[in-house]
Amino acid sequence: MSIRTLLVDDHTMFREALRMMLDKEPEVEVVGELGDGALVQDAVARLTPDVVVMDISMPHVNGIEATRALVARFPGTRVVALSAFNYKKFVMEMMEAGATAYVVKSAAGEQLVSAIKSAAQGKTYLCPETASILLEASQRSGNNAGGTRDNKRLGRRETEVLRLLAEGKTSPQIAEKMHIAPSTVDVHRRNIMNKLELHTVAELTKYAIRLGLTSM
Amino acid sequence: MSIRTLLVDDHTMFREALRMMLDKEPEVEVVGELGDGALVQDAVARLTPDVVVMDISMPHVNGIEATRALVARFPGTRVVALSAFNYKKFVMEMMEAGATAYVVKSAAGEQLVSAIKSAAQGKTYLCPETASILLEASQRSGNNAGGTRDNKRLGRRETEVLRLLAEGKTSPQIAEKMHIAPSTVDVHRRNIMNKLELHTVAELTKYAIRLGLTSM
DNA sequence: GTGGCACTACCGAAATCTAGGTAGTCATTT
DNA sequence: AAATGACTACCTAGATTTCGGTAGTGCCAC
Repeated sequence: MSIRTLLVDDHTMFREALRMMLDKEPEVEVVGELGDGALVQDAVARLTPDVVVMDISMPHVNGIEATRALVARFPGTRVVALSAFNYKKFVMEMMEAGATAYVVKSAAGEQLVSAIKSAAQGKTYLCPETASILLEASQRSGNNAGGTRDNKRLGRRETEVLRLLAEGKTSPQIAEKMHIAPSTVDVHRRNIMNKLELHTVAELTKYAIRLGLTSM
Repeated sequence: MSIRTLLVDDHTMFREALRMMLDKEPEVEVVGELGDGALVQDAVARLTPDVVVMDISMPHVNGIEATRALVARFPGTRVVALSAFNYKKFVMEMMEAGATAYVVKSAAGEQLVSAIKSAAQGKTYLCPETASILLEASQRSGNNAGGTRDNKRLGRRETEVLRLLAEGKTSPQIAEKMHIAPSTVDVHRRNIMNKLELHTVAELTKYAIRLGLTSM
């Protein structure tokens, strides 16, 4: 029996091409496509897929939050995270959110098929590139065995500040837009930097982009 | 007779999936794939494609520079620009560099096929999303008919400063790394901002990312 | 109902950034 | 030979950012 699969990615061309690739796999049946994380819940309720292939970077609702909400409501549905970025932080966050597999887009298409098959059986799967990143990272941190990441989630207002920051706004501009004091914006900035362990606007901008918070 | 096509994109999975999609088109024949802009010249000399489908964001050599060099050496080869981003600046630079068509990845796969066919005949093609961005932009600028963009290219050192900036380095750190005075770094920063008409680190970071200057 | 957490806000200090100026060297182009 | 442009470097000045502290409010959970 074939694995019912739902594709979620905001790049239509990629999604369509991926579907054609997966259609050649007899064990995989693509039951639907989505271009936005906000609609995943409804689609899963309607289509009852076994596996959801989820891009991380998406407008409106990013793949991490979409996965967290999805797994909470449909624990039997497995999520394969698909990302352009091979970053430890993303892998950690996505797996913590409830994903079963992680594959980067620079990997071969075959990797995705393997990931879908593994995930359908509830088995964790990491593509080789991702596995080696995690290995390197854990070797570097060395002594820091066990829980490495604080990985605190950002609050609602913090997320908004981060988004505006990545849009190129200054603190005063953000304060005006959010109707709060500039000093408050600065506190948010500081808390964001501490939580994410990123200390420059450039790095925060990249983080926001990877998450799809800003459209570039 | 089919259109000999070369695919250049650093996301292997996307490239493979795209190839399967294009293989279904009888008029298109994919004669090769590349994951890096640096190797395009050799590949074109060897494979003599009619059309090169080129991603803009790539490591090592970005799509704009690769296109410029390619068209200068092989004027008969048409380039279809394929980008995740629907930005006026990118469209302008890519067309100025010698591309014949521009398609965004969020468009339908069909758009790419149309673009390849048009480009093979030397006809310019813009996907609807891109066309409407250009239209909006020209309507907004209005009176500024003719040449809108200064669009000065960045120098060698300026590009390096931009790259390090997007990596999250501060001016003193950049100065040390480049073995120049911090004041010089500041001049470079200022010139970059003036040339690109971008005035915050966040925007510069995005620009650098779109160009593939930094790997995120 | 107390503790934790997000959100709000202000003070202060040091570092950095943005923006303006001038100016010399070097290579390429005209 | 002169001009252009890239690269180098310093000066000033004001704005912004980073990082430290304190502190009140409201909400949710234990």
